[in-house]
Amino acid sequence: MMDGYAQEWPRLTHTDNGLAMDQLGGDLPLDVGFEPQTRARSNTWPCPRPENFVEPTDELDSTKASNQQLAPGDSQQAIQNANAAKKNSSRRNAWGNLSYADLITHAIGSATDKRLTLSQIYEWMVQNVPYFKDKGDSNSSAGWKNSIRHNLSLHNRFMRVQNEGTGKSSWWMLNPEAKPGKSVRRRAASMETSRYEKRRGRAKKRVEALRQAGVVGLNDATPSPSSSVSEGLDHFPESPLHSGGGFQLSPDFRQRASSNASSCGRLSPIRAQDLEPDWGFPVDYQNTTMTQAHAQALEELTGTMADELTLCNQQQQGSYGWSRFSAASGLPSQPPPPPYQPPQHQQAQQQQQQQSPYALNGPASGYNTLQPQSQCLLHRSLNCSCMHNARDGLSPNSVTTTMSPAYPNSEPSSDSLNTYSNVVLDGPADTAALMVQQQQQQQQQQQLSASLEGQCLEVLNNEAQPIDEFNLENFPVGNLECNVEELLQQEMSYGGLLDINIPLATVNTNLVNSSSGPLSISNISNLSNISSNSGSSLSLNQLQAQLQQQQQQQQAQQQQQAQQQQQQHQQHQQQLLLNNNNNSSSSLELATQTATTNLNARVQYSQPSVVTSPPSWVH
DNA sequence: CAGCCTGTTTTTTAAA
DNA sequence: TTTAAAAAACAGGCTG
Repeated sequence: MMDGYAQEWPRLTHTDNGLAMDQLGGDLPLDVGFEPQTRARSNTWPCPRPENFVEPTDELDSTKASNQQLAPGDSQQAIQNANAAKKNSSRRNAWGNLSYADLITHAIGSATDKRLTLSQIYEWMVQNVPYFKDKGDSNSSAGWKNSIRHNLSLHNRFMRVQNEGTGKSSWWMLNPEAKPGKSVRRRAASMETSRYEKRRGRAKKRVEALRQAGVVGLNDATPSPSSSVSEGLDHFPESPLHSGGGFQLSPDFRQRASSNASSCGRLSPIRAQDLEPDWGFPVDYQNTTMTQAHAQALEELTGTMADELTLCNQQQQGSYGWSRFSAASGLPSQPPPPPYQPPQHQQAQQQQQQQSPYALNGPASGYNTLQPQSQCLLHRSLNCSCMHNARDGLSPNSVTTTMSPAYPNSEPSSDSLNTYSNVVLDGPADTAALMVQQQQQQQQQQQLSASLEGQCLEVLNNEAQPIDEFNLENFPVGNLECNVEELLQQEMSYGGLLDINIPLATVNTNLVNSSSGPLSISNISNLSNISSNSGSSLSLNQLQAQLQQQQQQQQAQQQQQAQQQQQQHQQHQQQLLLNNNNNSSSSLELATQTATTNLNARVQYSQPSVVTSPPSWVH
């Protein structure tokens, strides 16, 4: 209830960077002619634009404009922004020209972790948006907080990520696959989804009833908050345990999940072992170097392949982690986000905060941070209190190297799509064959990976089957990525029989050091630690040795292959030079550059690619 | 168990 | 017609 909803225009105050405030406050002078406005409850925003309003000439949406406006840059940029602000002399909302969604975008973008909880978003609003500064109390905040929540749920550009800690609210992150421009609404567009929701709800209730009645067969003797049967099934909608055979939801529709952290939100994609630098710039949906043609080609490609990328990807995924671009949208995706830093850590960070393109209100923002040197494995924070450094048995969900395969119907994992981006983005015409070849290879590898996972599950589900029956001959080790850790955790949780506690340090070490891909052999070997499968340790050791041997062979082959490809490519370049003497040097240079990049993208799959320069608007 | 928080969805309203 | 703000209903989980 918004108390009659008489809204006031905020009286702008001067801040350190002034400009940001001016921008947030819109384009009006700081104090002249800025009388508080009252509006009737029925008078909803946005406000009418004044007569002298000049429509921006570019076609970019408000997000870019917001980013540019909000980024505190050098004085020249500031003047330009100020001029632009004068031109666009409108205040579409009481706090400025930004929509709620834009504000949320900036809030999340300003977090070093690129993720915030709902309460942290609230906090950011109060701290950084003058309009909300005096509206943080429970009485006056209900309305806009409701709108914040509404926007988070509504817009595709935001995605909810399950918080690692139980009882905590979800993380909200920017969806790198969100299409720029259009803000797709997530609504149940068809009756099927509604029916599905109802059936799902009924099924869940029935399961709960059965559980309480002690029905044999569900194996839920030790239910955990995060592994209820119904939710567990939701994690693997393709699982044969689903009797219904898979409901297909609209890709844009997100299930009406239970609201808390124990709900079936997506798992955190943040990788503990990713130690890539914090680029210090946010997602900018428009400032991408990819051309429209590239984006279109990319989208076509991913459209045909996305469905196949459910279980595993090839090596790039493990080594790139969050790659630089989103294949689906052509957007630069986020590097693995560093942790959210609560305000108490601000003191050592204020200087850097002022550099933040998202610092709407000068140093008030507490969500930028230095990259610590000794960090929590999970949160990469010096002061992280989660004790993940010391713990061996970290929850697998919190350190999974890939997104769970559980959400094919929700937003796809960026990883699964990004695999191709490094090749395709720069892909000239002569890379088509390579793309096809890679596609075929990937399909094969996926089949193999799926097969291995299937065998894993089969063995684990059937205690009578000896582990020696793994058909290892068929598996080129270096090409496999099997998230055994999560897989086992999920699978075991169904039965509630096992409590796997895989040492995190071992897992991380193997994931990082495995130069031929993230297949965590030690994960398999760690199965020997599982008490209930104690008899299988010997064969697992043999298995490990065998795998390692194959892995080494694979590495040697790959190196050879890479060298050959490089030689061929150089020859090709020379040929191009000879054949295109009449062409302009610039286009040739471009083609060479792209081809080189293309080649490197294929060859250096085990090394994280480095973006050498941030987008042009980053200062 | 009430109250609060979180999350989803729908409806209303008005500007563009 | 589209878009966004505002409001509200509703549900599930957590906490005192």
